Amino acid sequence: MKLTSKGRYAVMALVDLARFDTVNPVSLRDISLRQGISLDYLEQIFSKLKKNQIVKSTRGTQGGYVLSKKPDEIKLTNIFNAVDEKVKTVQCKKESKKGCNGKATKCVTHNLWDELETHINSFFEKKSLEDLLKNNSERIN
Amino acid sequence: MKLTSKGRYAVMALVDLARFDTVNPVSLRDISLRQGISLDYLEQIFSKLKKNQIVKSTRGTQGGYVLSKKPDEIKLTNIFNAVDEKVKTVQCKKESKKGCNGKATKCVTHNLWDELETHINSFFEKKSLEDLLKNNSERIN
DNA sequence: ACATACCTGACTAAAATGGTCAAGTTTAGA
DNA sequence: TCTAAACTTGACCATTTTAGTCAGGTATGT
Repeated sequence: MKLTSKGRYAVMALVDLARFDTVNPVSLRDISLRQGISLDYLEQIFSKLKKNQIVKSTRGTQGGYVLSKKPDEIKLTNIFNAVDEKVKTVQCKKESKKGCNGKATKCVTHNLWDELETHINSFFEKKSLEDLLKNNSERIN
Repeated sequence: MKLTSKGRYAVMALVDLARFDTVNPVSLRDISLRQGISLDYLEQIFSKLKKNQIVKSTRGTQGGYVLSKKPDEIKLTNIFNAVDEKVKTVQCKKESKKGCNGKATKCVTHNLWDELETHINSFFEKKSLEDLLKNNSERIN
């Protein structure tokens, strides 16, 4: 299972973006400075966020990024999927048409991971950017 | 967050163990053959399971491992903790007594990860080995 | 005594992570 | 029109983690 800082950075950056300015584009340089995330790394992340229609970009001077939906329409699942943070548990080695590990049946843990995945995903599907904004409205960074 | 095959192997091996013989010790060699897990790797895993009082060992010929508790008393949390599969989300860099990333306040995602961690742990705390045994009673491996 | 099975620790190849670096293209504004 | 700010793309890389292997033990039932 993966759930690393790329996903965390993505969330941090989007919260920053949403809070800082809802109308004018916000530059990655500003986000980089405020959140302490490498600019180059942010660019990779936002490239993916853009492909997944989570943000829109404006080029040129005074350019930057804006959310492409309202914060309550952006679920955390969307964000994690966008940056390839697949909430996927370890897979059994799939051997052709057989079960796990080349055996005839599914391995004993197969259903377990499926269940867990569903469980975690449901958590992320309920949470939106909006929720995080409310939760942190008193903070500066 | 970590949740990799070491934890999965531990669960597979324990289910195998529990189902195969509840009285006599089961050798790692047998588990290794039945589950297709490297013997050397199993030994590492069982060493940790033993330290955490999840299994008991008997040495010598006809030796092996037995569960040290009843299957319904062994929760998945116990297993994952034992093999160092800490269900821990990515941490913010902790700077001395300050907040995350050297700032004065907690970062916006801080609470989120805490919440997620609790959510996942509660899933694993509810699930016991017994549950897995029941779920897979019709299977062979 | 000897085979079986547990026990321990060092080691390692491959993959993932968390970035950096370089070389653009686009566009607002002077 | 020129230029700097800002987005865009893709290659590259050091470090860490993962998923083991290998080599040597030690203990014990028969």
